[in-house]
Order: sequence, then C-alpha cells, then structure tokens
Amino acid sequence: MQPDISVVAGLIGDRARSRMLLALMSGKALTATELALDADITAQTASVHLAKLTEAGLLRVSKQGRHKYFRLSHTDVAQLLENLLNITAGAIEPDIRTGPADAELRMARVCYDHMAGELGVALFQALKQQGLVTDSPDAPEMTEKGQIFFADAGFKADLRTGKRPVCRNCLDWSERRDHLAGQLGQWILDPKIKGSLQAIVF
Amino acid sequence: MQPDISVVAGLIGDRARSRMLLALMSGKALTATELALDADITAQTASVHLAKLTEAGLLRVSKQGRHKYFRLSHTDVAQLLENLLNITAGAIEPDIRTGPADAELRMARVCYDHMAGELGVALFQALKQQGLVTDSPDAPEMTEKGQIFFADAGFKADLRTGKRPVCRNCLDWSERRDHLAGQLGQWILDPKIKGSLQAIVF
DNA sequence: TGCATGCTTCGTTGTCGGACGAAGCATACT
DNA sequence: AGTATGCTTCGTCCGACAACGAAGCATGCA
Repeated sequence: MQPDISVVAGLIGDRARSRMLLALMSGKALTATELALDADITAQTASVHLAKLTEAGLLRVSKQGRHKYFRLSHTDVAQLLENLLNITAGAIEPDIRTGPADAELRMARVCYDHMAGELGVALFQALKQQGLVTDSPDAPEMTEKGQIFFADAGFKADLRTGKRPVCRNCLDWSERRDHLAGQLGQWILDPKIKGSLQAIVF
Repeated sequence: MQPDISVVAGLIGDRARSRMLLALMSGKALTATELALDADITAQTASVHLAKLTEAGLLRVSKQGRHKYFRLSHTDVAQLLENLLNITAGAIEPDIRTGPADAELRMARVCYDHMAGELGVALFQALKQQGLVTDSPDAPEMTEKGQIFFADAGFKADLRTGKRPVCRNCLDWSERRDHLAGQLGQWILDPKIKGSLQAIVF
C-alpha cells in the first residue's frame, strides 16, 4: 500500500494554511495570532488550522507563557514548500526558468535557516556551559572569561553588546530565532570563523 | 504578493488525484481509463481530475487515436511528489530516518526517469535523421547504414532486433515510454557508451 | 455502415470542511 | 483580587467540490 500523500498535500492546499506556512519560511517562530493576522483570518480558525498542521507533523510548537510559537518542524517541510513555490512560479512564467531569476520568486525563496537555528541553540548552550556567557534572566551577558576569549578570537568587543535588550525567553529575541542575536551572534556565525565556532560547540 | 501554493497543493490533496499522480511516478505514460482504474473511480470523474491536473501544468497529454496518454509534465513534479512521500513516510515512522531504509518507502520512491524519456525521444529522432533507423509505420527498423554503424560501435546485432513487435505510435512501446526499447535501446542507454550516444544525438 | 471503445459534458446529489460568533479556559499584568 | 490578553472549544452556517448516472462526441474496427 502506498503512503497517502493527499493528507499532507491537502493540508497545504488551503489558502489560509499555505499562507501561514509561507510566513514561517522565514525561519522565524511566530505566534498564533501573528499567523492569523498574516493569513487574514480570525484567531479561532487559525487555531484549528495550526492544530491540524502540528498534529500532522508539519509544525512544531513551543509554549511560552500565554503565547504559542510555531515553526516548521523540519527542513523537509521547508524543502517541500520551496518545491511548491518553484512549480507554481514556473507555471506562471514557464520560460524564465533559466533566465535571470525574477525578484519575486527570490523573495519568496527566502533562505530557511532552520538548521542554523538548531545550531544556534547548541552554540548558546555550549557558550553557557563553558562559562563564556551568563544566562541572566534579563539578558545574556558576556563573562569576563568570555570577553577575553572572544577578543582573543578576533571579536572587537563593543561593551554594549552584552547589554542589548534581549527577551528573557530564548525564543523572543530581536530576530525571533532562538540563536544568539546581536553583534556577537552575527560575528560568530561568520562563515570565515566556522572552525572556531565548531571548536566551541563540540 | 506571494505566489499561491495552495492551488497546486490542493490539487494533489485529493485522494483520487494523488493516487493517479503516484501511478505516474513510474515514468510510464498511462491512459485515462488506466488511471481511473488505479484510482478506483469512474471514467467521468477521472476525466475532470485529469483535466484539472493538466490545466495546472502538472501533467502533459499526448493523444493517440482514441486514447489519451498522461504523464508527469516535468521533473519538478516528480520531485515534489517524492518530497511528499518522504514527509508522509517520515511521519509514519519518525525515527527510522537514518536507519536502514524501509522497503515500502524504497518501493514508493521508484526512480522517475522522465529525463531519460526526453533524451530517448531526442535520440530516436537523431537516429532517424541520420538514417540509421527507419520509422516504418509498423516498427522502427535498422537501416543498412545503421547496422554497420552499431556493429562498428560494438553492438552485437541480433537480426530480430529490428523486427520486434513495436507499436506504431511512439508512445505505446513495450515499456510505455517513448524512447527506443528492445535490445538496441538497452544497449544504447548503457552508461559505458554514453560518449558515443551523445555523439549520435548532437 | 454499423458497433464497440475511450473520453467528455451536463445536471444532480451528498459530504466535507472552512469560516465566524459566542463562550470558556489559561496565563500574565497591576 | 480584578482585568486584559492569547488561545481553545462549541455550534452553526454556507460554499466548494468530488462522485456518479445519463447522454453525447470522437475514433477505430469489422
């Protein structure tokens, strides 16, 4: 017996749900109301939609207080959505396929950095465990040891870095991704220093 | 404005249609009635389904007499279906992902050789144009020139080769793919002689 | 010229599910 | 405590659409 594709496809095959999924393609974790707003539906209907999507394994939820943050469950899902974008875009303009990529498609194809998010969590935990960063309830701050370490690694420490307003729960940072944001986050994700990053994590 | 994924997904998100699409994953071109039979629906409903799928650009049709052969329009579509299979299979058994691939999934993931089909058409036309093969209404036959050429290239000519029962319309060959079938077809698609194949086509 | 086969169109029926209003529950803010 | 906010559940309504019977075209075969 063949697995039944139609259930998953059917879930995506609804205007409201597909819009929510596309909104999550950014890699951001969004709340139910935000998604409802984005899909142009009321909170109730969004609720049932999101429930279905999560139950089907397309979304993952993390509860934060009275908020519920949704994200794509896995890279596969993002890949699937990209695939769909490709096809529908291709159907609209059938022959631009190899031509200069049209801007709209590019925009829609925004990089899904879910893995980066995962890695970011691991990184952050590693930083904490090694005592380079403290997880104060207000905001993560560099420890003395951390300042030395990162300066040593080439990071031009800006004192404001450790004091940026950062939400207490890991999710709700400025970029809404649960990895290290701010100047340090940017610097540490620079591909050029990938080696040292891995040295930290593992 | 984002492209609307939901229409394509919605098309796949129907039991009957998805079954027909999966049936076409074999790369074979199937008739409407065959697809209807496969999807367990009557011919009428299959007709409207297939019309929708083709109009959306997911399928391509070729009319042969009173038959209508459907196939996946493009590799993208097959890729999309594979993607869906992956996800649904993954949902069923969430943790076998890296384990020994389960047999059923493998079976479902049957290789989609659409490109091979495309290449086959090009090859066949090239063979005809170069006078190596004739397109007699009954069956393609090797010309004298062709026999010399292929023997020269290392093909052990079996005289029956050119006389195999082959349907007059290019589509309905033994394998239901519109590339060269039979011994010659097998031989010519051998990866080891890819070079000479390309020499023929281009 | 019939007859069979393959596909389509039309009209009808029945079902599924998306949408919202209203009410309920949980959590946070003062 | 009270109030606001975020999410859920319930009940209802309504539109969309898959499915089929019946009839109609088109093509191929005898």
